[in-house]
Amino acid sequence: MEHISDPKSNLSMPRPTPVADSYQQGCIRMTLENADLWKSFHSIGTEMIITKHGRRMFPHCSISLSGLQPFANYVIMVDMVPVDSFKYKWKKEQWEVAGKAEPQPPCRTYMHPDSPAPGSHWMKQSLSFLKMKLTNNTLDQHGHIILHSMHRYYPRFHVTQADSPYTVRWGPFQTFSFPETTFTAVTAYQNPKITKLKIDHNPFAKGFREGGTHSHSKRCRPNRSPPAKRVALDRKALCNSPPGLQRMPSTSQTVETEKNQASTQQSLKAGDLSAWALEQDPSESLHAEPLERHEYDYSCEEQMVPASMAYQPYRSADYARFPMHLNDADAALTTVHPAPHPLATAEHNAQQHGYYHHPHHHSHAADWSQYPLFSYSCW
DNA sequence: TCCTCTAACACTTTTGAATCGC
DNA sequence: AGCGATTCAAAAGTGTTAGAGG
Repeated sequence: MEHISDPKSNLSMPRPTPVADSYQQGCIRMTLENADLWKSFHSIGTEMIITKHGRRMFPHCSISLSGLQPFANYVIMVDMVPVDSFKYKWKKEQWEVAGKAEPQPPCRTYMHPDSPAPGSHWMKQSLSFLKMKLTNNTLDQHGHIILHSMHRYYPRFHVTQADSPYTVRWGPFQTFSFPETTFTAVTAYQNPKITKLKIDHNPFAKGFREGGTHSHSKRCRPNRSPPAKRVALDRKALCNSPPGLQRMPSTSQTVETEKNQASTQQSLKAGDLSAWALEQDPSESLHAEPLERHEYDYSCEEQMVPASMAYQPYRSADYARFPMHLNDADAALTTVHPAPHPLATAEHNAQQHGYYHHPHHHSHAADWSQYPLFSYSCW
């Protein structure tokens, strides 16, 4: 994909596309909701706060789906994929490469709380991943998505037919991503333009916008002992948040989901399932985009795991070698993956099958092509 | 010295239990 | 008794920034 310079920002931008928030693959179409908001942030260089205890995204991921089989059950998941192999720093009002990326933290997948649910449910209304949280705590016990600060990521959405999260790994799945959702993980906002945009759009930030507390010099900080309220909050958080589980609606489906949680959370080291090996030149494109479409080699049959026969009638595009859409009108990336083998290890797959590398890309330092898909499933 | 991260802060929004009325 | 609507306190979440630490 060509990159162009945006005179209004310090970023190298992908060429704007007329249709950037929707993509149809096979019969399944995924559309990014609040795409305009995402684009607003993207034009500046989206930053997402990550904290030790987990922080929600803003804008949050919200999508809509169509083309699903109404009566087939689906599991919808999202994970975060490194954009490139670099660490960044904010210097003189722009992002600069600050070296090689840190080793990838444990990969976690956030499963939509409604999963599994029939296609009719998913198509009824848009899906919000509002409650998904990002953390920089590699020892996190709450199931939040673990990211490195000052690294770039983008969310990847997975749609798979499955009657329970436990059977996800056996079925085919389709993957979608959206160019405008790329972001830099930070522990504190770097670009003031992002701060202003967030305050303008995020209702929770009103306390700072309208409460007159922007005059921080007035703040009294005599000591740093936690106030009683905060202590109570922390205590409750400890009591109410069992590791790996967040509160869920009390439906029979989610009860089933909960039962399967433990096994799903077992680390599954699948081989390379990521389909985007990127050619990155940090000196040229500081706002590195994973959005360049490449052709992926799906001929690696060892990676494929037969879906349960029960799901066969509903399969629409599984295991297909999809021609990638190379015209700029298709901004959303989407791939069809074979399911990861439940017993496979990254090492095994690396040796046996190689990675889905772009033909022109051989020795990418990030090596995030090893990024597993379903190591964790958490909500 | 520079850079990154953490925690405390004041405020708003969301959540959910309790209550009420039909 | 059951259900939906309303109320309200508690919980959750927000960006900023001083200070700690590497």
